[in-house]
Amino acid sequence: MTRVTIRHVAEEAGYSVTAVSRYLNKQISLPEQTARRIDEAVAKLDYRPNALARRLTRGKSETIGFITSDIAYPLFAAIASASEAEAAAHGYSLLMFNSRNLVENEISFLSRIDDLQVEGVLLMTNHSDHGQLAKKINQSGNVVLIDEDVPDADAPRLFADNIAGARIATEHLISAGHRRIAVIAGPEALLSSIERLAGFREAMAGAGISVDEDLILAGPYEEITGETGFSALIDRPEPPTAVFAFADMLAIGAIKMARKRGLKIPEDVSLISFDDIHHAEVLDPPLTTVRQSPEEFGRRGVNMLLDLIREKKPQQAVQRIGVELISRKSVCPPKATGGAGRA
Amino acid sequence: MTRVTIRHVAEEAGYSVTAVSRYLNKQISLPEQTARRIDEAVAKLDYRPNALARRLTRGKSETIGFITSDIAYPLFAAIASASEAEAAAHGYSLLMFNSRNLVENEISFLSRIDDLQVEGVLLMTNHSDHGQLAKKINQSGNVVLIDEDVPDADAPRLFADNIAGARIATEHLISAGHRRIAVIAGPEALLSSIERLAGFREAMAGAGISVDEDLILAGPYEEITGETGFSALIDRPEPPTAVFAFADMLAIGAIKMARKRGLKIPEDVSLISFDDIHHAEVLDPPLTTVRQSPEEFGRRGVNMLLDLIREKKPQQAVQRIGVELISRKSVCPPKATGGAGRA
DNA sequence: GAGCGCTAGTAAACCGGTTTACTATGCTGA
DNA sequence: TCAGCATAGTAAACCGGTTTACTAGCGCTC
Repeated sequence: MTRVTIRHVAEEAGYSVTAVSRYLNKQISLPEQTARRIDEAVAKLDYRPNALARRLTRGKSETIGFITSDIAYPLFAAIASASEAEAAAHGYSLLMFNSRNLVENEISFLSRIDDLQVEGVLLMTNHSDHGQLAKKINQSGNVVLIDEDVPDADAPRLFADNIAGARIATEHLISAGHRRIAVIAGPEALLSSIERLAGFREAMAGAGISVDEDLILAGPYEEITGETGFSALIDRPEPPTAVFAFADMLAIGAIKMARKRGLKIPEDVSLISFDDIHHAEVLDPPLTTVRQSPEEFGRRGVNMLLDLIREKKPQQAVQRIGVELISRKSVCPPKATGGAGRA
Repeated sequence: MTRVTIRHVAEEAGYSVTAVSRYLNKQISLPEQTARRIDEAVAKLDYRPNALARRLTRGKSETIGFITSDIAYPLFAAIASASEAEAAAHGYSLLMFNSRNLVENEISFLSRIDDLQVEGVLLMTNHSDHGQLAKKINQSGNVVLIDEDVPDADAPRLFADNIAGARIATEHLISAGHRRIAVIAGPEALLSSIERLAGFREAMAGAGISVDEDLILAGPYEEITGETGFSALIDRPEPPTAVFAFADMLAIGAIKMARKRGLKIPEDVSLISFDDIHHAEVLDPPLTTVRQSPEEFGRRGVNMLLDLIREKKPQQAVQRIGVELISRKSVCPPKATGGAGRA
């Protein structure tokens, strides 16, 4: 059974290929009888245009790429879901790619813009760049940066309002009575980490509390960073009464370590973080965290990319997504003794 | 800046398009000098073959489709991640599609096999089919069914060993001393639900315990089913001492409801489930659950599909993935009183 | 009765590759 | 000396659509 092509349809209907093509693409209006004959031929032969051929002639793949370090990470999965929905609403498909957090993988995937496999890419990087990634983005074009920045890249950006989010989180801890507040940050060169740290400092300064630099730790956005970071903080001569983790993944690591060391959250140490991944609510304890909406990341990100693809018009360079404190049970006033005991 | 095509390369190198194409595809071996001239032309012009054109001539898109109800669901996100990795290792990309659990969406996505957008599809359906989906699968071909069945579909299948898994889970509860064991099942017509129920009954029968049919509830695999189901069970005149939820999502709903009703898990009611999604460990309580490996689903599923695409050889019809009990803290012996109190 | 515009189409080029079938040349062994 | 066979390529068809540019025929107007 060989494939049915537009030529078969044309023959069956008794018209030219051109007529069939243009009619099916609604670029021509034909008398009723002709239209019916074509429709009938299409139905009879069960004709489906070859998407590959159409893409070639149109020069468009109607596909956008979606790069994360790993889609299994809950925040990214949620953004992917929202992005796919929005893309589908515009007739686009989403091609998924996991970079395993390696620049070379990101760069190699971006080449799919060059060979027209995808019309553009939503890029969520998760590490710092030494210029190669930015260079590749600039030469390929049609990239929207989501969640994290790539310095020097000439691309529209969509970030959370990290400064405000961190400020709110910090103020929440302060208003619960905390003064010795520790931070488990993400990678030092990453925008989210830099901005959240700035928000943290702002809030501390605003409350007239001096920041103890020894209580600021940083590392990759992985559970293990939360585990080791939390452990190190607790082992300090003067441990913090509260910890601000810059991502739920870090908070989860902290929770695991607290459990291992026999510490109770929030009774012994309060914990607040950033993201509000699905299930943050059913963790032990239910996590107080700053929500950044994955739906909005997906929806707005896709629209920014589609604008870029279609109109080539310069976008507003940076857009921000609002954040919101979700208060649950991982924060309470500090113990009277003023610090967590050692386990 | 117009695109560089193979014709430009041919001209620059001073050879025919045929020579360049065949050389670049390693279908011909050329003298060193010729090869160098072509390589230099490619490098000089920064030539990248148009993927769309290559796909058209080859008739292959080197893309496979991945359909779930929603990739934001942790198990699916994990399978997607593993699938993408395996597909990439074979030079394939993954096109993501969320069906929102609607047959018509699944069917419409499957048409992308017909128009050659994708070479095949990994389908994780999550509802029963009244024949239309099976029909579509049979006419499109190149579909591998993962996790759930579509009866009458002529496709290779990859399922968890649901019966064994449910048996292990049930035996675990029984050996902890439970006799009144309730079930919160998935949709009644779904394979996973049917088989897990069978495994449950097997284990109960094996221990000589009669099953109280009133303690078996069913509903969609969503948190809300877990919530309402758990609530209904607790309100029984003789409530169960343990609940077996057929998915972690259901267990999470149960946990939420238990919390709402002031019941402690496992002290008041033990809870066991199926999946072992990421973070099951940091839930409150850490969930005892039957693990079905998402990595294996992804890896084996992709390979089954690739075999199907490439060799058209009949696959072994059904393959099973091993399961494993992950014992954490949501199960303990029943209270001496013999049942959960009402809240 | 020439010119214009509209309807209902069509032929052929094109998108950018791949592939089939073929040629010209030189070398080897009988 | 010449058949036979590599070697080193090439022209042209093809994949299956889309698009450009064009025509034939008709009615209307001036």
